[in-house]
Amino acid sequence: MIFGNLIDTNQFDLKELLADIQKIKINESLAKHHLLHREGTICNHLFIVEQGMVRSFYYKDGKDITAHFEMENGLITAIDSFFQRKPSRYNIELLEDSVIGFISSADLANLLKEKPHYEKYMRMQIEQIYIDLVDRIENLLFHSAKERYDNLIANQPLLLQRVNLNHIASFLGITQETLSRIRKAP
Amino acid sequence: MIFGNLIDTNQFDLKELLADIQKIKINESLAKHHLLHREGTICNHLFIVEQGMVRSFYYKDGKDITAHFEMENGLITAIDSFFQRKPSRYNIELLEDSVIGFISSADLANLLKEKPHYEKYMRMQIEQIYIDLVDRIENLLFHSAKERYDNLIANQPLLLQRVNLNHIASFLGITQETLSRIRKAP
DNA sequence: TTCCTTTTTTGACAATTGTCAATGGAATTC
DNA sequence: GAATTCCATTGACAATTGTCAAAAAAGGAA
Repeated sequence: MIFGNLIDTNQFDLKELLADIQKIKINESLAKHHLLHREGTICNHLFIVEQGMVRSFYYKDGKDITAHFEMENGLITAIDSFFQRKPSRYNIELLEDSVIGFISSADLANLLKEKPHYEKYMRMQIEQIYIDLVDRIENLLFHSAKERYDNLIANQPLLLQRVNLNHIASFLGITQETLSRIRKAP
Repeated sequence: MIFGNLIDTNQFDLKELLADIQKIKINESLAKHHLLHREGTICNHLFIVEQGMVRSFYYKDGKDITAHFEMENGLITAIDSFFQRKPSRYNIELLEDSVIGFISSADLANLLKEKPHYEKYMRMQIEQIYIDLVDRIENLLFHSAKERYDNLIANQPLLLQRVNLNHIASFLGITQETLSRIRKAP
């Protein structure tokens, strides 16, 4: 998801929001493999990928499953934890050396309390995430592994150059072997 | 999704919201097969199922695919349209004679304008929908057709008594034939 | 470079699910 | 209650994807 991609009738408010976000954001350079968030803990930050590549993942029957990728300008957090303040099932990891913007949930909550009309943008943001997820469900339900892979490279061609295939495979819901064969096929 | 299931630190606000919702809601009794919303149009209502059973569905390669079921106390709308005011891909249909509460998007927008702190509940509502969807994705990715079916009857046992199996099958992402064989199996 | 680790590919086989065609049964309508 | 439509099951076969084991290729560290 990307802040500022929102369509709004009130561009003033949106600009003001983005400026206010800048004020509470802290950037940090971090190395590949760094964990921004660890499962079982409550996630207290919204992360903005200023530079680099990040994924969220979790373990299912001992297997590492990628739930989501984000790169430049993307927003990411442990969505099951950040808003509801519950321990998360997700880990968030850097796949490259990256520059990450941290927004603490406390600062964001204060901002929303101070300016409740910003809730609207939070809602819109989540609506967008929701719509992306619906696409993903349809993709899983109605497309073969090959079609899902083709969709991915059509929509996110950069991903393949920057991310290991085992992560791509788990993201697509297939085994690494199947992905390998799909890529080989004519 | 169900309004009023929200966890909140400020029960006063939530009660007030529910009362305000009551004021803008209009109930209507409608017969089985009635379409609450038709694809290609913009959905101007949030529907509350007071009594009965409702599904949203769409057509994929000519096949009727159920996206969602709602029964008593559930909220349903064309989620791709209601908030973003775009033509929807979904239809919403009554599977039984039902009593449906209509909340117009204009009335809701006015309410949110008048009391912007309600945006928070809209956001929470959508977060809940999001979390349900994530569950559904995981279910599709990591469970066999039989496991998905077993999960469904464990979580929504009433559904089977009230809904045709072809709708259940498309909701689970399998063919009717496969569902039939799963049900037969020991 | 050379070694070591990680990532990717390949092969053989099994399990799951889909497709198409036909049949059986239940519910609805006239 | 007979006819019609809708819904559900079954059979035979094909296609897709998974599993397990091994080999090859690529990438990093010393």
